[in-house]
Amino acid sequence: VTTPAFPPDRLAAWRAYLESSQRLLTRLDDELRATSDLSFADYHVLLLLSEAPAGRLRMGELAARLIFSPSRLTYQINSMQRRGLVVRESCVRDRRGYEAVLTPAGRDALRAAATPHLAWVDQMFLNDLDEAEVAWLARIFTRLDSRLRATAVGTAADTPEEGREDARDHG
Amino acid sequence: VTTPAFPPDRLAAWRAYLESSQRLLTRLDDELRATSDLSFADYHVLLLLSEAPAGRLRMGELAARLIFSPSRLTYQINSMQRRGLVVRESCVRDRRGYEAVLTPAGRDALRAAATPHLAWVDQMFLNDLDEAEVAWLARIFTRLDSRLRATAVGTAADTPEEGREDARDHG
DNA sequence: CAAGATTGAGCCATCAATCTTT
DNA sequence: AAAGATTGATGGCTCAATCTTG
Repeated sequence: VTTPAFPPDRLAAWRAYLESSQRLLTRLDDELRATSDLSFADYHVLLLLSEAPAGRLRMGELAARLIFSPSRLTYQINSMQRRGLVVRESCVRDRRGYEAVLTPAGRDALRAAATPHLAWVDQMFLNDLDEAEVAWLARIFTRLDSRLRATAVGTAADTPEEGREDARDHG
Repeated sequence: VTTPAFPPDRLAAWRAYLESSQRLLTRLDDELRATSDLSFADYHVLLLLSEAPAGRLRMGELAARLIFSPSRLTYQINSMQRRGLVVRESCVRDRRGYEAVLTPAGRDALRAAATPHLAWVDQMFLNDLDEAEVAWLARIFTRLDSRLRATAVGTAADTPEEGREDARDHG
């Protein structure tokens, strides 16, 4: 392929990052499913809910943090509710909205999965990095994250509490 | 089960990496679809074929490089064949096998997509990194990739304590 | 009407079963 | 029998349309 002006070392770094990340994510999901009957999506939902006050989060907020589309989250929460990991409750403050709420069973499932999962991550990735590498990793990807947030489609880079979203000429 | 006392800075680095990578991959795919009518999977197939001798690769080899399951690749190639980007040909040396072959239209599509795609990657990620960061990125992820390859499913894998269960009762 | 969320149709991905060739 | 690849059923994800509340 013809990519004339691109510095080869940057391209090589990009491709190494891209390929190993895809491989890592795939294996992560396989490992989680094999040891805990949880997908990576399940795990991530449980993790975010467990860190939220009262173990509950608005659907939209949860979707934004997971980087899920609204309908994907609806599907995901339905599936988890069927399995007893979360329940969906109508929101009192704003009756348009719903909240996903962590159940005791969900908390147990997360607790059970977390230790082997983190051990796997450590063994597969983190443990192999020295202090300097960890620092560079954090530095590079923290900056990437702000860059991506700053250029989001309907952006307001800094809206910690509630909705952002801008529906332009859509409907 | 021993709980590994997890250093907070390592955990933070891991989560920054994980979240921004997911965000990046999502946006990458959106951007590609918007500017070229190619998904990231399409693009990756075209890229690998364009780099292969005679623009052709065995299905299994291609699947392994893309980190795709065999049936996912079959589906993907069917879709791309329908759109004229590749053709599937029976393999002469080993008649069990098939090869995916890049068409001229496929090569054109890749050429057209590559420049804006790489420009996007540069603007969103690479351009923001200095030389040292690029070097660390390549170093970290090249090593991760070999680590992941070395512990692939077929090879004598050392998984974290907690023997691998055979959980196949649920799809 | 705009925003939060869900629904339905259709596309994509996975698992197990199958077919062919070695 | 084992390896390469595809098929069919099923589950997961996206888009556009819809319903409800602000």
